[in-house]
Amino acid sequence: MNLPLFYEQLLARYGPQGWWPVQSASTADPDTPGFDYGYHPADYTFPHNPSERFEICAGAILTQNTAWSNAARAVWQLRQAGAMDPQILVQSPPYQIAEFIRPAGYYNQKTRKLREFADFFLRTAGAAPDRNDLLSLWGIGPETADSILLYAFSQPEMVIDNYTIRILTHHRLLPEKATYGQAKAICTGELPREVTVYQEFHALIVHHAKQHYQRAPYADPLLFSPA
DNA sequence: AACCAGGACGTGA
DNA sequence: TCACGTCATGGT
Repeated sequence: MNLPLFYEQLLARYGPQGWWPVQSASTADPDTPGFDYGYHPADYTFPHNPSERFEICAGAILTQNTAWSNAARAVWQLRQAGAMDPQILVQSPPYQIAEFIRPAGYYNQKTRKLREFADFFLRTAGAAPDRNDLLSLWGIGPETADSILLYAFSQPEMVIDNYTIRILTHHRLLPEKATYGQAKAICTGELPREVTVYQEFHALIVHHAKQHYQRAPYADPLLFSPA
């Protein structure tokens, strides 16, 4: 088993994942059964405009260590309030933002993160940000920075999360206790340097992890499948 | 009813 | 560096 083959197996098994979800067309409340989160499988044209781009960035912050179902509620409430907008966010009182994003958890920290990122977004207007500039912001770590670059700005940055380390280590495609940088170097070194591949890879990893890596011992059907 | 979720930061060793 | 504690809601 190698990384490209593992990627092909995931893609064959689950199909395109349509990340990053964008709610732009959605009007229903997230509590509605069958709510459309805004995944767009096999459509790699996102984001279509600055509004969608900012929503992706905000979502990357809101989903930190948080289930997407909860982050999506926060996204929706911000949109409903007309506050999914960098200009509004920097002008609004923090307690107001905190109330909108409450369901995403860590709402005090995430309020500060959103407002500081919004300020940065306004200053850099449109251009793809430098990775180190993102990392210098309070609340933007390696994964959030790479998520923003890959999904909001279509830059070829691999996103590594806890699932990626967990799964690839289990498959012995990473050394024990690999760091973020080590994992990223290995993945970028072995997979085709294409934005669509990077986007699908991370999304597929998350989907696969949700099915088979919630709790050890892990029973991964792809681990013993015939090559 | 613990445990986890599409992390990041602050602190002390 | 590294190992912990903290931040917080909602689903299982």
